[in-house]
Amino acid sequence: MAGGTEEQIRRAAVHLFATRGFHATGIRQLAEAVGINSSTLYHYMGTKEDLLFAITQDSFRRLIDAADRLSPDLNPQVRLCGLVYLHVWSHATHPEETAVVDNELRSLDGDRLAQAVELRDRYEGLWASVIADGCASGTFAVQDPRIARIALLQMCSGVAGWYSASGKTSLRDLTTTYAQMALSLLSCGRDYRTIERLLDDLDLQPVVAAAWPESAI
Amino acid sequence: MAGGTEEQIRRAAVHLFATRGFHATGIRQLAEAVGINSSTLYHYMGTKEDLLFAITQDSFRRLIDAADRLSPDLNPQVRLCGLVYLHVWSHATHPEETAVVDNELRSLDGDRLAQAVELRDRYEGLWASVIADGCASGTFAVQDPRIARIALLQMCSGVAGWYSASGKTSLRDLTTTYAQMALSLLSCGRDYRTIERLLDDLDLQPVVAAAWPESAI
DNA sequence: GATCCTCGATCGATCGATCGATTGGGCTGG
DNA sequence: CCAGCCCAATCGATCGATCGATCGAGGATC
Repeated sequence: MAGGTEEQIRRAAVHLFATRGFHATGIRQLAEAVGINSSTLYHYMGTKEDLLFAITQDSFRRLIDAADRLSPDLNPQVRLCGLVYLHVWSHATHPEETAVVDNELRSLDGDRLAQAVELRDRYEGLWASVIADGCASGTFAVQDPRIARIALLQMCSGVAGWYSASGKTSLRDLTTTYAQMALSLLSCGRDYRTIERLLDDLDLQPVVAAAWPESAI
Repeated sequence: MAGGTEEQIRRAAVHLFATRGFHATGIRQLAEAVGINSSTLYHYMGTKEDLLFAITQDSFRRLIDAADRLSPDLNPQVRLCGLVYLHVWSHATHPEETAVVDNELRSLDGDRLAQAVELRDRYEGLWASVIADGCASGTFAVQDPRIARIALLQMCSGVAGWYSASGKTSLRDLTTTYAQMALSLLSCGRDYRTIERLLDDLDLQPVVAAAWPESAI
């Protein structure tokens, strides 16, 4: 349960960056959260910004790895549900990490910001192609595919800000509800039970377990 | 065009808080943006946090004032389109101000955070009642009204982060597109032209002009 | 002369980061 | 077995820089 010091620092940083913000988090505050001297921090890490960069890179890569595992043979409707599932699942189970990625990218300097943006663009490209495929095949119908993509991603990312696993909504209900809303937004409404079955058949648990191994308890 | 010094400070603060973040914005940086000494700032304002608080309060009040002007006699479908219009319009025309409100509330201390949260809750309550009315009358059909409300607000707020008036999407197209997506998400899909006409008939320009007088050029 | 406005100087506090000193467990050569 | 050594790990002290904020000394305007 304890984990190495390096991992403790990482966890504390994710928590503090997510709740207070990167610039509002002091190096001493971080050290105190871990229970070590602020000097000792630098034995395990580089600069504070190195830490932020590592967090964002890891988070992005895991999400992209998971999304890349979705078979391109599936029809757009199913692929979109898969993307929504993975996005919502990751934001619900790792709310602080994803919040840091979504809100603190601007604290990175030029080079690293560019690297992060490149990963983000790659990820959003997966969404764009699914939506484009669906529009081409007549499964989806939207006024502007680009705006629809932005709206969908924004709405799914919001999960990190409010969802609590201790609430009355289960992770299964959450992901299904968002998948249903996403399809509806694309003028491709489906019955709730239908989507529930669709996601069951997709069976993304292996994908999730591969991309977030520490969550497979 | 110039405006008083106080207003220049306000504008510069909105810009810096939105782009760099509240904690990443220094008092000297703010003064430099205005073209005055950092000491002179304090002749026009209180603390840096006073400034942030004033910005958030003003922004919230204007949005609530506008939303309150929507007649409660209208049916849920029209009222929802009105809420979407005002929300998207304000986020598209005042992206920095709304971004500060959406992202920097956590930088307020206890008392002021509570006041801001109270206003936010009041505003979101307007959305909640419209959605509830629509669900009760059968106009809307969603699995979870609360989640739908959160998703809609999140998706509409995202406009502040990407929309550019110089792009190919007009403000009119933008608001109509979002209203259509919102209705679709609520299983109440309508034709694009229908929503366009609906918003034209609503004619929210007077509402907008009353809540954001400086935009009425 | 009184009021408004501005600025340089400066306050104490805190920032991120580095330094040298110390500790202690583990490895090596004999 | 043990003396000698190494090195990861930790900490107190401190670096220069910057933070938000204050003060009093001047102009400027009426």
